[in-house]
Amino acid sequence: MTSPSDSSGFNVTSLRRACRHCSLRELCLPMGLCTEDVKRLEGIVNVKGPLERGTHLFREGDRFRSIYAVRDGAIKTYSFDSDGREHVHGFHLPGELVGLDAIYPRVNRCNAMALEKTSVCVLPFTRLAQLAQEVPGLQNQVLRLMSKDLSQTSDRATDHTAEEKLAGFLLSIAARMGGEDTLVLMMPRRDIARYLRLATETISRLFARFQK
Amino acid sequence: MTSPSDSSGFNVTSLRRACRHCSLRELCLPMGLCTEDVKRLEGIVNVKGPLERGTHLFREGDRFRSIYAVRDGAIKTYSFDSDGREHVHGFHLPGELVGLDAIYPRVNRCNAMALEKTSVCVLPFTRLAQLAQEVPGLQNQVLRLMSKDLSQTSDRATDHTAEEKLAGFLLSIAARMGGEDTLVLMMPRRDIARYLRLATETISRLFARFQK
DNA sequence: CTCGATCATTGACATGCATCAGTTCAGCGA
DNA sequence: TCGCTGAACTGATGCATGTCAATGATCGAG
Repeated sequence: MTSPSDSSGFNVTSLRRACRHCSLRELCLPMGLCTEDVKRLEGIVNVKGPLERGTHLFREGDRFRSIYAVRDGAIKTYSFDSDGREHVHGFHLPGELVGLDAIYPRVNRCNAMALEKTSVCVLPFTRLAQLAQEVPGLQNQVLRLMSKDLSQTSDRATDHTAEEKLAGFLLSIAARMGGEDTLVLMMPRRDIARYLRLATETISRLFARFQK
Repeated sequence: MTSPSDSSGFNVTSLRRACRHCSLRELCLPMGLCTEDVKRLEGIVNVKGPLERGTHLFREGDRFRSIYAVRDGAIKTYSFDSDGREHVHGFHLPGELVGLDAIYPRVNRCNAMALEKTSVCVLPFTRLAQLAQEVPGLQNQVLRLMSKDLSQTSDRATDHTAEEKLAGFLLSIAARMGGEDTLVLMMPRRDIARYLRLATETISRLFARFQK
């Protein structure tokens, strides 16, 4: 597909899509890479989207091929246990990676759904691993981001009461959204509840208490 | 330090300590590596221990330098929350890595203590990352093992009742110990409770029920 | 052996949260 | 406009698990 702007020798779309002009480059994989290496990374990245709210990026059982970086919007990852109860594994905001837990089993262990209009960068894993082999800064950044996910799960575990869990969740979302003082929650109460392992009603009651 | 066996040109200790003769090589970092690459890995590994029960491998706040692979024994990682309550992050059995969560913050976020007489392989992280840069199989294995830790945390989250949590825990330990039908728990009830976020008394009552 | 310390077990009681049920409200298509 | 549907909220109730307390069991030190 070509657009009129191609004739000018300047493709706005591909420029906007380039990692080196992405506003998320300091959060995402290009962090700390030199211009040359960022260009090589761009060479293996495809942009996908926008995905409409409610559509899936991948599903449980899909063969693992790629990891994804959220550009815009939000993704929730979730699965169902043997009793058919939904569990939300996590929420992924712009700059964050999705699908790292599938590297080991080589199969996606959860579903990934857009919570709002969302676009992502697709990073084919084999090619990413090859490039990380050649670019030390990229390997380091992948290791850093995976390690960060590991630390976050243990951080979350320190909250015990429902109130602490929700407070911790809101603080985490606020910090990751970049410290704006108005916090917009893009997910329904139900998803928050299933992430924190609480009942939806409990979340509702806590919000009522927090207002005061 | 030299031993009499050095004079024979054959050092039994260093041979036993070599990755290529380690019984854990199929679980640990050398998995899938060729003999040549395993030798290079051995070049950066130091064996430490045995650590006596109750002694620490590292402590919260220590600067991150190395990750560790358990050779023999068992390690628990834990920390204290703001109320002074202990949280056990995990138990690490032979072949498993400890310290991966410290790569991102560059500081250890938990304490690591031997639950019994334990020896570990010390893997200086900078050198490991350098070697992984040159040895694709090593990079892949590091990524696989980190991804496995990520999957395990979400697996654990599917258990809701205390009974399911404990059952899941026992199955996990049994599988990781290599499927012997006699399961020896090396950690006190207290640690199991603090890992599963239950009261010690609850663990006790569940064990009583499981007997029947 | 005895003392002290730690761990495990068991009982009685308290409570935080899940569950169930009902109401309100907003969005949306017919 | 009218229902229909799903989400949020609120109240009543029950239960699983935490908390507190007491008793044994084990073990190492002296």
